[in-house]
Amino acid sequence: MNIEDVAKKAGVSVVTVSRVINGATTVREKNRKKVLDAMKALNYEPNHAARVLASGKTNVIGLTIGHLNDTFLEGVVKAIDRKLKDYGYVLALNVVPVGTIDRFVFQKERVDGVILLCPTDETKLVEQLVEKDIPYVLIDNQDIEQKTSVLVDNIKGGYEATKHLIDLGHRDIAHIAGPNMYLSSRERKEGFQKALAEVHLKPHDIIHGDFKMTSGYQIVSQWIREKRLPTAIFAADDFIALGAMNALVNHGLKVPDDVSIIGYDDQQFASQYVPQLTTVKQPEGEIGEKGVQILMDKLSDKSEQAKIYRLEPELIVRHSTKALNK
Amino acid sequence: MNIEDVAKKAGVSVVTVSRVINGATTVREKNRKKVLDAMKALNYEPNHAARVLASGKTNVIGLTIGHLNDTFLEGVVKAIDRKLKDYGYVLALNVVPVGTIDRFVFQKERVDGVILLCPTDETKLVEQLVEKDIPYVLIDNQDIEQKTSVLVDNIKGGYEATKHLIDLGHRDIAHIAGPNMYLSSRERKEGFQKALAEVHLKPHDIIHGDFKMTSGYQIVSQWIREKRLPTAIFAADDFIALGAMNALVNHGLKVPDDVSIIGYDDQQFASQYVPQLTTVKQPEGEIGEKGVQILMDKLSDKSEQAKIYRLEPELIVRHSTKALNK
DNA sequence: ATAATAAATTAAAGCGCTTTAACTTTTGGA
DNA sequence: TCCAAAAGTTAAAGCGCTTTAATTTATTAT
Repeated sequence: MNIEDVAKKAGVSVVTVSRVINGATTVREKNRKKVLDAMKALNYEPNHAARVLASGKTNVIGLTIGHLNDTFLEGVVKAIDRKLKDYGYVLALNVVPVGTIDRFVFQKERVDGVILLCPTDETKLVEQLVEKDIPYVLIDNQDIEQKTSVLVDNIKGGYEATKHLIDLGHRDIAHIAGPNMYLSSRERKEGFQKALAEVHLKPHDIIHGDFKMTSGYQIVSQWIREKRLPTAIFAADDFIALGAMNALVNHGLKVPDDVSIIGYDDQQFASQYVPQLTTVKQPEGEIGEKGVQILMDKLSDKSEQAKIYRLEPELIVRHSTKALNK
Repeated sequence: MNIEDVAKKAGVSVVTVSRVINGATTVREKNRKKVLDAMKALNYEPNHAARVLASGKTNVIGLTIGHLNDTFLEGVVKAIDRKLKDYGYVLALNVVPVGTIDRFVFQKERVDGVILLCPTDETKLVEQLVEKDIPYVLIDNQDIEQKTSVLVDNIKGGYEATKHLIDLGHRDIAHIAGPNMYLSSRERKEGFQKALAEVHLKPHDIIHGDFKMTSGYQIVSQWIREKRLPTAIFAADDFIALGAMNALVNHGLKVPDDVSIIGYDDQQFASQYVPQLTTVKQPEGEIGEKGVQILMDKLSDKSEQAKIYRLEPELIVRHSTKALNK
């Protein structure tokens, strides 16, 4: 069953049917209704491949992510999907873990544009997109030069987190950073240092972990062993923070009574663990929406200049931080 | 640039080019090489939409999932992607959270088949697939009648978990179950009951949580408050187990010394939390591969009968369970 | 009422590929 | 060497839609 059958049934030409499918305004209301009725009666759906071939448009946007195991990513993806719907687009997710670039499948006839949601190692993907002349946007990405991307101000996030601890009276504050290869790690650390420098404080320590529970656990355990525990810790993400809390409580220490802890990302468990974790939340909804909006702008005006958008994170104070006992 | 340009450059006909693209065997090696060279020289990629339109095949398989925040799902998705590659297919992920069926986008011209990886509420999706005559496979799904699906034997998982606790000498064992709407919840509970019944033990308690940390925390806290803590707990998933451990340690109790805990799913944190969580691991790789294989069979032989495949979970003993102190 | 303009509709071409059927070349057995 | 069968190649049609340009119908100004 095809567009011709619909035209026949509605008593109009094929082109008129195409017009109403594509929302053209030059169709008499009477005919539009006839077509709509015929489509419904025949349970007709336009052939996607044929439309793409004829029009050169797919109405789908590709989204590449590196993994599927993160509340933050999930929030962004859902926001993108929602926003895309408003624009009449459909989302196609493509999972490309680091090192599996061969699974990157987007071509012009598959997608009209691509959103890259990989915090690292995206260079090859971008190269492919440029070569294929597919419009794209980078989200949360490290390599920001010359590219259109939306970022969250991690410096500010690190700064706010640290400032929160300082405001609570802490003077002996440590940072468990993420891997240096991530821009976000470097920036959060920078924010940490900036906040301390402002009040002429020296960091208790800055150690690099790897965004996993175990590094938080090990580092804190070592501090305990060496009897040089800080009074407050800013962890580069919630997983590290969870590991840190786990270590403290296993050594008979209390959070936040003995040590205050603050994380980053507001993972799902952050609000469910006891004590609930104070953290820095990235505006997932805004990130996704802004990404879509930028891409849509690019699609409608190819001359659009490359731009960087920075969004602001938000400090969420819960129960893992408290004023220093003097 | 199109297939004709390639043909011209290679000095053969368009059809010959098409033949080598599609791996036909009836092309002289000399010509095949000429075509391949021309394709490379022109940096040519066949137009996907045109191929789909002409052949009626997409070489893409759709995968619908409900959320993106789960180690188990991630494992299955990756396995599917890998296996699909062997068959020359490409994966398109479609996120359809419960209640957003309007985001379900698969049509015949987009995918050759669909894998449904939603543990619940899939009826409407299946209806659509049947109506559109798109081959599909259900994974880990509750409504198993008449459908082709791959399931993991949750009864056995529940049984093994409970048996492990019994073997360790525990007699006072509780179960924190998942919501009854999930088949997996019901089956894990059934396995729990079966293991106890076998040795003529009565469950200490069976309470329904909701697959979240908080329910584990609350239920265990209540048991403590009521001074009727079991010596061992089988939690229907790792999140519940984590909440339970969190509650115990916050009340000054030790895992596994005071209470043994076993979870389900082997989430990422299970091996990172201290104590490391004893759990039941589902064979993510096998699940994904079996799902793909079944779908491929369906694609090559439409007459294929509907079948249910059951895979076996695996008990992973770590440090959150130990022999009962007499 | 009529010409000029605007609105709505149509016929026909074409998007880039695969497939069928017809044709040509190669191979091997007598 | 010749002929039949096998192997390889080609021309032409068509997949289902959109788009352009041409045509018809409706609307407005005179």
